[in-house]
Amino acid sequence: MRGKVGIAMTESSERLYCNACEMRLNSALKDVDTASLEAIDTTKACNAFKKGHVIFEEGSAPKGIFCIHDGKVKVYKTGDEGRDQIVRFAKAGDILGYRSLVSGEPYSVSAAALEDCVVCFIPQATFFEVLKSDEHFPMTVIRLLSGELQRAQKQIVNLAQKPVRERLAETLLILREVYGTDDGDSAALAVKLSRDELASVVGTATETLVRTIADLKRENLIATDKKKIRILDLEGLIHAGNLQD
Amino acid sequence: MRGKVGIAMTESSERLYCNACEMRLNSALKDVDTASLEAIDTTKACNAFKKGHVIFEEGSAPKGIFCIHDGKVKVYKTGDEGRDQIVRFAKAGDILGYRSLVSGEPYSVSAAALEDCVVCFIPQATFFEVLKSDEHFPMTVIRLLSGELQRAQKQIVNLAQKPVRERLAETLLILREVYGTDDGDSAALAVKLSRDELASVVGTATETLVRTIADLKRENLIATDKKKIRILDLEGLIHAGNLQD
DNA sequence: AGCAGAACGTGACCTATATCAGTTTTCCCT
DNA sequence: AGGGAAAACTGATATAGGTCACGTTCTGCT
Repeated sequence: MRGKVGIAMTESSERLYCNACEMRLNSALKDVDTASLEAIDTTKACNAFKKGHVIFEEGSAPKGIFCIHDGKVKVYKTGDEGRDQIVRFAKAGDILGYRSLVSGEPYSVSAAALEDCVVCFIPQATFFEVLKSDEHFPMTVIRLLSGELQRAQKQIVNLAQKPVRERLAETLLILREVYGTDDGDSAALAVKLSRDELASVVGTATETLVRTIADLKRENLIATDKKKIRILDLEGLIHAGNLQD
Repeated sequence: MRGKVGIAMTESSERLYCNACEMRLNSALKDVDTASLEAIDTTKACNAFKKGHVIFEEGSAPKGIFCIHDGKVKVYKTGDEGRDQIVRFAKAGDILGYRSLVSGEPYSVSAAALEDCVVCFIPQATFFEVLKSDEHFPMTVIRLLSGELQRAQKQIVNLAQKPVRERLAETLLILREVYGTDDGDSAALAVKLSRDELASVVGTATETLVRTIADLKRENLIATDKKKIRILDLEGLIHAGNLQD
């Protein structure tokens, strides 16, 4: 909704080869056969996106899938009153936009760069070709969707039943899980989100989010410096999130 | 959580043949090839479940998938304090439990009969066999998951951003969409849910749900008689749900 | 049919969170 | 570096919806 829409693409089409791509090893394209990999390499396009720029937008027609080569991405849905709700975080190796492609409908979510990114675009035709020719790829897609669905359903229960404080604690732990921590400071989350963005993950008003962060700081569970968040007491945060399992 | 757990299976193993099954035509197994259909027929088991009985339960290990032959089923997740959250409604022709099967994890949701049901059980081995041998089945599964994910993400936004009144209005419209209306009374929803169940779809307390239903009745948008709900003013209900699209 | 337990409904109250308004801090941009 | 806009924070207040308590109406049994 906000964000710099429009000329989303930026800079050069750098030449990246999937074969040589270190990212591919822990990605959805890990097990793809050589023929498919070649098909992808010859048809794909790699683009750089500046922080804040929209990669694709809810309501528009999908033309292919996106594979994140580098950088962090938020996937979000815009509600009726224009408020965004972040539904997923993606990182290097993740693929985006395949859900809408397989259903043949307009994107039901948007994606935007949380920091400067390099994202490869694989056209629709190639995607479906690989889906048909590669033995393992359909199952990979099934597993990806399955994982996302499970997480979404858990989030539904959290939103319906847990208070903001618990949802925030869990969100911080998830961010740590997904994006990890800084080199040299294992307490510091590697993502930097605005309070607005954090609020739209947790599903609350920005003011409430700010206050709840202040609470966690007061209890010495976390510390913040600008957008940097450090987890001081992991156990305590797990407890604050009611996550003893 | 409640519900009559335990001896879930009931009555006979009626003999049903997929080939002859009218339900199959609008089901996930519509396009499955004859060989696969035969594999299913020879390995499946059909069971009757009484209203309220649990078909499978969150946390237990999946052994196969379930195909609803007849009846209505709720799929729900139990929160930390034991409150259920309904995440999906299923009906004849729908398959259940495949998500956990493909991820190889325990069920992340439970399923229970909303009315007397007949449900066929297709063992794991057969499911994976069909997934491998049938040309179209993997894509069917991808589409099913994709649809569920899309609905789940929409629900996330609704829970985070919409008030109870709007969520209830939308829920009633969805129930109408999914289960249709009574023969001979096109205003009357064909499902009957308890107030508790309705509350755990909408994601609110039972008392709030009851009051909000009373509001909609007062405005002549709906009428109720016990568990029967009649939609008196479709347009009005769409409006109450903020769903003009 | 009649009874017990469950489901439903309603009132009174409370609290978590939203909203509004204003100040301070941070982030950019030239 | 400095000025303007956006983001972050804080306080005051409003309110949707949760909780508790209770009466009433169903429903399923024996």
